[in-house]
Amino acid sequence: MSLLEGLNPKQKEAVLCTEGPLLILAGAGSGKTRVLTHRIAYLIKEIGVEPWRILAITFTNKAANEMRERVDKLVGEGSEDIWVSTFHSTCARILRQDIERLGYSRYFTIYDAEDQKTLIRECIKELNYNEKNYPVGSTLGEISNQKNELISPLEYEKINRGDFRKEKYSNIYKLYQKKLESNNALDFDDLIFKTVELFTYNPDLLEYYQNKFQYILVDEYQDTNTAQYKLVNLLASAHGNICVVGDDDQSIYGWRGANIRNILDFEKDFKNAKVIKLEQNYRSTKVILEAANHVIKNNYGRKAKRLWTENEQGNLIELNETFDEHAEAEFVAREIIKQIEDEGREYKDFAILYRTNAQSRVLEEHFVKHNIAYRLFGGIRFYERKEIKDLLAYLRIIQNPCDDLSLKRIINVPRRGIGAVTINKVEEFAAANNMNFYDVIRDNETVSVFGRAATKLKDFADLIGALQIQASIGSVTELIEELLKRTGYLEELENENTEESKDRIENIKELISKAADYDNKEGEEASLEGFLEDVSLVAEVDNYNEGDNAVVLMTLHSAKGLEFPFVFITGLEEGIFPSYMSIVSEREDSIEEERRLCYVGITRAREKLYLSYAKSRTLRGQTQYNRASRFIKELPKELINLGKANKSSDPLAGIRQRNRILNNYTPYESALKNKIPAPKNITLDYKEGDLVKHFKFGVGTVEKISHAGADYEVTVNFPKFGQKKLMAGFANLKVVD
DNA sequence: CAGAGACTCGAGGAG
DNA sequence: CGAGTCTCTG
Repeated sequence: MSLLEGLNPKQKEAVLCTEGPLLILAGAGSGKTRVLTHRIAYLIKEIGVEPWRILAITFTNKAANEMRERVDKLVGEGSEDIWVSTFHSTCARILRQDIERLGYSRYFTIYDAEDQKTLIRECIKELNYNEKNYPVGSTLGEISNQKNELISPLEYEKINRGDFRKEKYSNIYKLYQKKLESNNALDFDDLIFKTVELFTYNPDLLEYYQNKFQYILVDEYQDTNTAQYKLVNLLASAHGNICVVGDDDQSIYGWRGANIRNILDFEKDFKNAKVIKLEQNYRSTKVILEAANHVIKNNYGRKAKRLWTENEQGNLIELNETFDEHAEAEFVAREIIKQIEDEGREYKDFAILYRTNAQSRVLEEHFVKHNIAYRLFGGIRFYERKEIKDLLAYLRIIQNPCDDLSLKRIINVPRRGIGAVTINKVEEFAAANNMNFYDVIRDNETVSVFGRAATKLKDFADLIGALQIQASIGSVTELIEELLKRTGYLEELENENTEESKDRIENIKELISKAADYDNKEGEEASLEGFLEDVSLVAEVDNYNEGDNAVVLMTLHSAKGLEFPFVFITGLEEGIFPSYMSIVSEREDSIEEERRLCYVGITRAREKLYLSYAKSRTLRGQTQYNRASRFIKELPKELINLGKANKSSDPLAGIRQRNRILNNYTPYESALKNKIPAPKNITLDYKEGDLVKHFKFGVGTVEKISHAGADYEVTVNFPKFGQKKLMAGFANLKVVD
């Protein structure tokens, strides 16, 4: 039987166990995609399951596409009927069908993070709250957390009555949701939430999908949040044929609501669940795997497992301490060049991983200097660029005229002499008459209220009207070309004739070519809403192409699921990785999540792993001196080879480095003590006994102030978090009077 | 209404 | 240090 050929016994077992609940604990590099695809093929070819009865859910489009491709090869005809897609696109597809039952139209817009922030800013203003007290970012986080937990605005209000701050959040949440509805828009979290809601209020629909999907597979189960968990449970509860694949050690999305309990408690949730562990790794050398195992064993509450491999021993892990982040980047660049020149390697064999996107800049600089071909992921996504968002806003308003947010974005882009004053007047009028912006300006009678501005507004409404007609008769590509012509958007950029405007024009061309790809791919099925949906739901890494011969630069988070012969993990410093936020976090699990992230990073490497940290690092114009990351100290020294990175600025560095790394295994008394701010004149405006406020811990009493180098160590007692030792230069304590 | 220049303030990861 | 916001002037 060819479908089982080349699988190890555990993998075979996972393919053959088709009925009932199954948890596959798949360690890094243990061939889980292979198991999943063969399992799907086995269901169809051997068990005789109809392809359209299978639902396979992943987190990224890249994973979905890869699975789709491999299944197509194994199954052949009929495989296109299998639903292989991400959580978000699965939900979007279901909602396009039946969301009218929830009072939205099927032409709804999907808002991204930037749109969400704009909308929340509007809400805060409208409620007359101070953005300083309710920062957009944390407000959005609070709302997103509620949605991930399936808590509606009304429930949130009920739960938090009497909590001053949360009552404010509650009002924002309510208004925000109201605005989304009136704009006929959903945010990312709504895609899942609304689908669950749809099923909850419409048992007939739920039953339909329960019957349809007799076999459900979920990838990366450790990253599911409560809403996603609920969705899967609703669909699977009737027949119980649910197969989830995951690795609790790779759970790195707790901050966006992922609940690690979903995988840890699977056996409790589904009675008679079978568990299969895939522990043989086919990816990495023994050294790399050993290092990964050593780091992760410092976490508590894991499912017992230990990865092993038959691969060769391999190179030692190379550890480098550098003077600063420039020396680190320079070292990485030179090492890549050396490997290419001496060992015949290619650019695409290398990946540079870091904790935060801000770290990529210096690396880029040095790569440019050395002419190294690289591909940067993260930072500003293609679809987040200003000119692209502008054009998408046009497309959105054409598709969904209720979308006030998009309309306001482009009503004066390019400039049509419609300013803030006019926009405010129209908005007030619209609110008073319970209308959408576009309704007001497209109607001759209502628009005439606005006197001199009326003509301009009406012209704009007519423009949108004309483009709507174009949308109904032509392809998406033609629509974009027509809109560029009619609005004069491209012309304006051409007249500017700067480096920047040339860049923007290039991006617009790129968008047109993406639209053309979409039109070709979908053929008769192509539609504006389909294109906008695709665009909203692509992730940056989805565009990663193994064939491109370029060094890859990305965050550790983005690297999950990928592998490279050579991996550099940079910025291994206390306060960077693990991050400052995780060190001071009140969440018990947050350092453990950083450690899992480290584990993910290490296990991306096939042949050789480089770790590096800089003694000093300049961030936001301030230089900090951080100690080497605790994760480095968790590695066995016999696996480590000290590198010869540039330490020209300090001739004794070699000796110090050796002493420091090999002998300094003492655990940290307090993580915060590791941070020694740059020498600067610090004056404290508080003294012992004063009340001070910390951004995270709130108000507390200063108990002790002592010198610590150029800084002060301040001991503060916080009612909620207990006693904390903080560095004054870093903690930004404010006096409360 | 639009554009230039001053000013403030921020600590992370992403579909 | 740099993005994003605010203020002032033509």
